[in-house]
Amino acid sequence: MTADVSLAPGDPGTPSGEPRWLDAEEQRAWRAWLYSSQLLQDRLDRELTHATGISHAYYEILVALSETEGRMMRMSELAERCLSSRSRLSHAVSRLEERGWVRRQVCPDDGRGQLAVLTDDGFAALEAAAPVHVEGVRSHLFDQLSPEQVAAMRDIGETLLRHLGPR
Amino acid sequence: MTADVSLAPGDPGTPSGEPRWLDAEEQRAWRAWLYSSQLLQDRLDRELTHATGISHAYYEILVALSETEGRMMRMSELAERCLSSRSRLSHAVSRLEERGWVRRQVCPDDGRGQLAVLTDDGFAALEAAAPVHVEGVRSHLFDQLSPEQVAAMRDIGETLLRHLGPR
DNA sequence: GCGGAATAGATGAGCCTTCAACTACGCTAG
DNA sequence: CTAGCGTAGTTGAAGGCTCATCTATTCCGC
Repeated sequence: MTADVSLAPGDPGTPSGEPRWLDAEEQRAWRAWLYSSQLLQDRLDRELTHATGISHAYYEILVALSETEGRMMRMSELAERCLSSRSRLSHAVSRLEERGWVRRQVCPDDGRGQLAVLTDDGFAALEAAAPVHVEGVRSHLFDQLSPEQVAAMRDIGETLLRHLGPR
Repeated sequence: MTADVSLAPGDPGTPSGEPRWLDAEEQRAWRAWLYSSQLLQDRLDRELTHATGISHAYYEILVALSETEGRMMRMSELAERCLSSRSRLSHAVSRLEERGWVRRQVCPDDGRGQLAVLTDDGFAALEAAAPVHVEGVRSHLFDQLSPEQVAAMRDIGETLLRHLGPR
């Protein structure tokens, strides 16, 4: 049912040298990883959005702000922390501002900079959403895996992060 | 640096019963998995798009079609195979049609149905893109992991798929 | 202190996704 | 045959993301 996929061994020698095609085992591993991560993220985002009106992307922004001293953070730092482009974050913060959950404030140390500040309403929204989110992660991820699988998941994730890097 | 994250232990007892918060280890595992899958998918999509003009989403559609008899598939089946909503697929196929890579054809067995058919131009585009995609998957995923990690990744992915299921 | 390069962030157009209709066809019971 | 329901697919509006561009500020060397 998980049907083999992608990467039909097309014409030999297209870019530079023979492509290193995936064998059947590799394709299964790649597909399983890709499908499971997409489905899990979709599911968590959907459940969170429907239950609380907060998408996972917004949730991450609120969480990041809530964890800092003073519940505020420079825009660029926040973007990096949320794996977001600056433009995307700027748009997102504007929308959160409209909801009254975040406000912008000029950065005292650097006239170019802006601080995104979590408001009390924003914090309250986060507090309401957190239990929904954690229950999703638990039921769809941790409840499904053995402790060994969780350890392996973390190991694999951290290995990949060293390559893909924080940058 | 991977800083602990999300799920600030907010107010006790918000929805029904005390939320099953994540401990520090679980948060690290969750973060590593989330970040690595997001970064990897972003990276692959970006590289493929820039090198070939084909996003990963479009690529998946072309691959799915290329693997069938007659290079054609019912819209709904294709949507399911690509983890896409019907609406999303319908829009995407319209755009692929504009590029001349896919065409629609009424399904002979069912007057309601449509078949998406991969054109020769579409197949050629896929052939050109495949080596780029496979090289990305290899260099950013398989080259980074040991055989044991690959086996574990597949095992974890398949376990999660059984839960998230093709439903 | 002044000119140029670099950095921080905002903005708008265009594409993509989602959601809620909406159309069209098929299936079944009377 | 036909009414009503379910299924297949499309459509358009609204929101979100990307990319290129633009403004404002700081940093650096002289």
